[in-house]
Amino acid sequence: MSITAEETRERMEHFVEACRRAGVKLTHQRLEIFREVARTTAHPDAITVYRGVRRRIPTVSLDTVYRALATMVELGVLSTLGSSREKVRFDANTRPHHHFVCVRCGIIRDFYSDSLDQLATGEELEDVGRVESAHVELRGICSNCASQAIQD
Amino acid sequence: MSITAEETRERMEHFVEACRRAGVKLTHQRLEIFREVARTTAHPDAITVYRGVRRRIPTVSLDTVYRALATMVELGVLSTLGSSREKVRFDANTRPHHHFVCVRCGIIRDFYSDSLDQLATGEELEDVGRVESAHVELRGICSNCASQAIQD
DNA sequence: ATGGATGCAAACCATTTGCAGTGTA
DNA sequence: TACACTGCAAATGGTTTGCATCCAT
Repeated sequence: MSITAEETRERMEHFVEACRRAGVKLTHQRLEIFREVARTTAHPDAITVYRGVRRRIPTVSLDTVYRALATMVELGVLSTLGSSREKVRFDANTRPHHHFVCVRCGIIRDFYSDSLDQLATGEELEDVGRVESAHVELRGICSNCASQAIQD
Repeated sequence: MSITAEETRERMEHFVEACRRAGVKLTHQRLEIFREVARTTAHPDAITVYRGVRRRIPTVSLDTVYRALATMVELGVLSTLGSSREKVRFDANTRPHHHFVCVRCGIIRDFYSDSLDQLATGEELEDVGRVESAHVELRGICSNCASQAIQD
């Protein structure tokens, strides 16, 4: 669940450095909020981070945690898990397929790939567990947006 | 964006068949709600489905759309896009990696895979767009839960 | 000192639920 | 006819925002 103190320290330095470079203020709250995510591999959600930080800073507010986490994602020192944060979307395509999401226009296109369908058989995962299904989401610029790039 | 009338019809039959088999009632609303998802490749969200259906059934309510979509996902005739629908989770691991989600205990473990990291170079995608990043989420039973399977 | 950051409370938005009335099998 | 399904309205839960105050630079 937790990582080495050494690696946590590296991540903290990385964070401090990124704030300096971006001109983002290094507040007590932000330091503790980042530390709370950096010290574990548990991929905590906002509430969990909030509860952890509150042990050290009893007056933090949940919205500060939200704002700080968003800032850190922008800085590139944190990432969000799972697919793009949005409402649920539905799909009536029952053939095995995967999704390409255009980061510019948001369109989601199905594509088919035998090699991706075979993911469940990967050997890297022997010690992790038995894979039942694979969800692959590739992000990039769709060909349509790419051909309109001149207009930007 | 839209698919052939023929394929839409096939999907509708598939749906009707699945309802019969499961003893789920075939209401006017459910038919139109399914049709709305089945007729397109646009992966609509609940509100979009609702607005589409309302053109044909002006009295449908949004919660009926939600309930019907959930039923269809259970029936296996629809799937939801993206990763497991949950709150946002944060990750301070900046090395390229992927996620294994245990469907039993919910734990999310990082794993590393060169072959998955290379996904961006796939040729299947030439006509779709240029891939910038790959997000892979594998679901299954983690080794820890698997070894406790006796207790169930 | 000063503009960005915080805390509070209230707003928002997607989704869910209780309940009484309705329609399918 | 009976029981699942629908529609309405209100609740829920995660996340966001307006604003006055505060603090890192």
